[in-house]
Amino acid sequence: MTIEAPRPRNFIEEAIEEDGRTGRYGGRVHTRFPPEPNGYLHIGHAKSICLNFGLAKKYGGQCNLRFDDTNPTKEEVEYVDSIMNDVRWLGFEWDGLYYASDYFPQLYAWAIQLIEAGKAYVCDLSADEIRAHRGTLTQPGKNSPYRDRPVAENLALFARMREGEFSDGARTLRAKIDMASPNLNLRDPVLYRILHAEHHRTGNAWCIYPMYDYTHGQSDSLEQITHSICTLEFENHRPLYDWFLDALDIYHPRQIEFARLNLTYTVMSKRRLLELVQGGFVSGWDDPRMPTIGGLRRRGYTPESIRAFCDRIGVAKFNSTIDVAVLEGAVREDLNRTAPRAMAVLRPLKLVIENYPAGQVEELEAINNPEDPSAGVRLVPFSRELFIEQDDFREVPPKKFHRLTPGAEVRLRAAYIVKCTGVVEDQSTGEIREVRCTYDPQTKSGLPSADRKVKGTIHWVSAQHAVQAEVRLYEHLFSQPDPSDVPEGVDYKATLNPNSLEVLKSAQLEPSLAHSKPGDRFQFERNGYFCVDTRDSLPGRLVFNRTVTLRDTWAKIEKSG
RNA sequence: UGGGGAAUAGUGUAACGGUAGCACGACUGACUCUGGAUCAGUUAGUCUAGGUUCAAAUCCUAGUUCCCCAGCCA
Repeated sequence: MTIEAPRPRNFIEEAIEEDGRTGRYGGRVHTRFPPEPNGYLHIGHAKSICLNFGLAKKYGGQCNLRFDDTNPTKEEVEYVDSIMNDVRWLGFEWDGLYYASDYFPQLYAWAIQLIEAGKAYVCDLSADEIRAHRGTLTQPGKNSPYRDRPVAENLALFARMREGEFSDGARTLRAKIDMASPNLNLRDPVLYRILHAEHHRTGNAWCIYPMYDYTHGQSDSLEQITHSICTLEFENHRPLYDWFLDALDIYHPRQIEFARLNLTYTVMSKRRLLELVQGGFVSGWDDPRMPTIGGLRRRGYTPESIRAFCDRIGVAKFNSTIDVAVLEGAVREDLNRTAPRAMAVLRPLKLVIENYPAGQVEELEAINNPEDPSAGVRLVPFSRELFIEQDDFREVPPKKFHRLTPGAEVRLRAAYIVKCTGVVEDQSTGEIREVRCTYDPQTKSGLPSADRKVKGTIHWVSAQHAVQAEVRLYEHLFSQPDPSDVPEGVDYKATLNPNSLEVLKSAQLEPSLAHSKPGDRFQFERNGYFCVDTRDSLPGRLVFNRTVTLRDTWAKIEKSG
């Protein structure tokens, strides 16, 4: 075992290192990420993925990808494909690729072994009857009348179940443990149920399917997993996980539970995510507002930023909710380093430079990324008529407003200092149609004489060269940190944020952006990070998604003032 | 009501009987041709009550609060 870090970073690493010291698994570390292929991966899964693959990497071990596909009625290959794609996109490659369904024959043989050992029996009770016999949290259950069936009869019946002689739900195979156990999972849990359903991998080879509890530990065992890491709700299942392995007397991995991820302003359960998609509250599983890996990817998040996020939030057993600002901070940090800058005017306002020669065009040099000198420079066309951001002009400026306002000077990014001389208003509506200004030729960016101090710098785009594009601005999907925090009888969907998507149809971009490709990421200076949409953007009809805004000190000042 | 877990700044997460630290946020200030970034600084915490100890977030006792479990889902 290789220990790279001076000390364990969390209780799971502590456990692993303890096992390393005691030689419990011969110094091996082998984890696995075991999704059920019944939905798309989300940021919560990313935490588990980073944990499992990260542990294997840190300790020089291995990590498998295993599909927990024991319920044919819910699982589909489409999900298998998307899950593999998402794991790879996050930057991980599995050592072994397995399916629980690969183990059906072995699981079946083990079931016979348990029957022969008198530790499992075929039960004829219906689902309702089993429930009635189970007892309650405070009262013990009652034994099934079929509990003491002779071994030979159990064997024969189980074989007939497998042969398809019985209808769905007619019988089950159950473990014979303890109907009085305070842990309900130990009250003779069902091992196999009859399901005449086609499985995405095994087709119609089986009509009985093993349950999760009966499958998971043995699958871990077969793969020689050392540490089987799962979420807190499986803590109550650990005694059963251990029971099967002991009863079968096979290699015994260690199950360790940690708290699943919760994020503010969103929901994470598959059920709710599905509801948002099916109810049309979002455009699909990869809607950029969704916390799915696909949604985050389309939104412009980088794998690096998601990994940094998972690293930052830690691993513990406390049921916590992470502020989504941590996720946003992680992507800002990454994109600040890597995203090329560009100028884009989201809500255009015409600015006319009265003393700039009509027809003249200058190609001005602009820095691509101040954080990365190797990113170089590009040329941006400048002319008499520009677009600036509506927010960057105020006829009556509020306090501390550092932008364009009548009589004031402002620097045009990478260009000249201009002075506002007035506005042209629409005669009938009084709306500002354009802002007029003059420029100072001595202040061209780069000239020694350009160093004059001005209050602010704003971005711009030459009107005649601008590329028009659609820009989609996203905000949190829900309007309150905890969408579930609603009065009795009110659905969480009532807290959906009505402004989570704003579409700007006529943003004006600098021409260098014209040939950007789907997935390309940029920082639109002073606005935020944006990426070309991978679904709807077309050459000549570009669509950009806002990944996240820049930190906006002015917005805070304005809000508090 | 039975069982299983968990409680440390606003949010997360360390400290393993010996200085309560880190990240994010918030707030100051510096710097800046992005009100970005960066830099410097400030703020703020051991669930409660007892006990053991020279010394307790840590050990003991009793409470409080929160989460999970009664699928032939995973």
